[in-house]
Amino acid sequence: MGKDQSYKDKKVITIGIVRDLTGLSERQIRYYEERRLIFPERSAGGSRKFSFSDVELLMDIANKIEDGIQTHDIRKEMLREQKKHNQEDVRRKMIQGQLNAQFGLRKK
Amino acid sequence: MGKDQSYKDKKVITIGIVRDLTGLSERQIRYYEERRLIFPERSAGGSRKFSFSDVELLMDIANKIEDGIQTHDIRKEMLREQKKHNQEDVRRKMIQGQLNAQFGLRKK
DNA sequence: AAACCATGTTAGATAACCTTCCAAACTTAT
DNA sequence: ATAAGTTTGGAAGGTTATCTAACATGGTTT
Repeated sequence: MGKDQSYKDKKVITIGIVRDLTGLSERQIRYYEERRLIFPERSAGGSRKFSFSDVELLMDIANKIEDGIQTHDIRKEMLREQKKHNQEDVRRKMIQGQLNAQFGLRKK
Repeated sequence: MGKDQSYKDKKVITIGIVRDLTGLSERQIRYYEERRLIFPERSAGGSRKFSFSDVELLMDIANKIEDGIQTHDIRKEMLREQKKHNQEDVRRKMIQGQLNAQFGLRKK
């Protein structure tokens, strides 16, 4: 259920690599986490682990920062985006649910 | 020209993560490199960097090892596979080249 | 028996990462 | 205009992660 997405969303990249991929400083990356723009996972020892999605997101963030937008407002934008997607998702799932009910499809 | 493949083949994963993803020991992973079954890149400081493709390959290797096949023979198999794919690739490119010549398609 | 294979383990060294703090240059709010 | 907040750099000190090289061992091949 829920397609693989395995590569893009798997948290496997350490901060040094993210630095190299994005051109941001580690300081910046940690700061954007502090401002809750990104949410890396942690290794057992405490090292941050990022996904390719995170890397892409960081590149978007870097652009917005360059345009003078503050982290606070970037976060707002992101939450708005998020909400929109969630709504679409809910709508899609509701329709699916109605179809299932209508035609008596069963899981398992 | 050559599709993205960006995620699957990009060398961004350190050995500890590969250990966790594959269940192999670091010793084993390094040994398989020594036997030229995998080819991680290196960071400036000398740390190995693997791709998701490498991770998949390692899982295949693990299975073969479990079946009692030796690294030497695994390598042979892999070279055979490689050669086959190269041939297919060459054939495909030749045909493409002939088509281009026939119909005078131009790059750029 | 000698050689090779595959893996574990240890030791010592270096690279990579972590948090916390201070500083500085800006920007926004009061 | 002063105060408060934002963003980033850098340093210090500490911990985790990785590296190579070497030795050990049990299993397999020659």
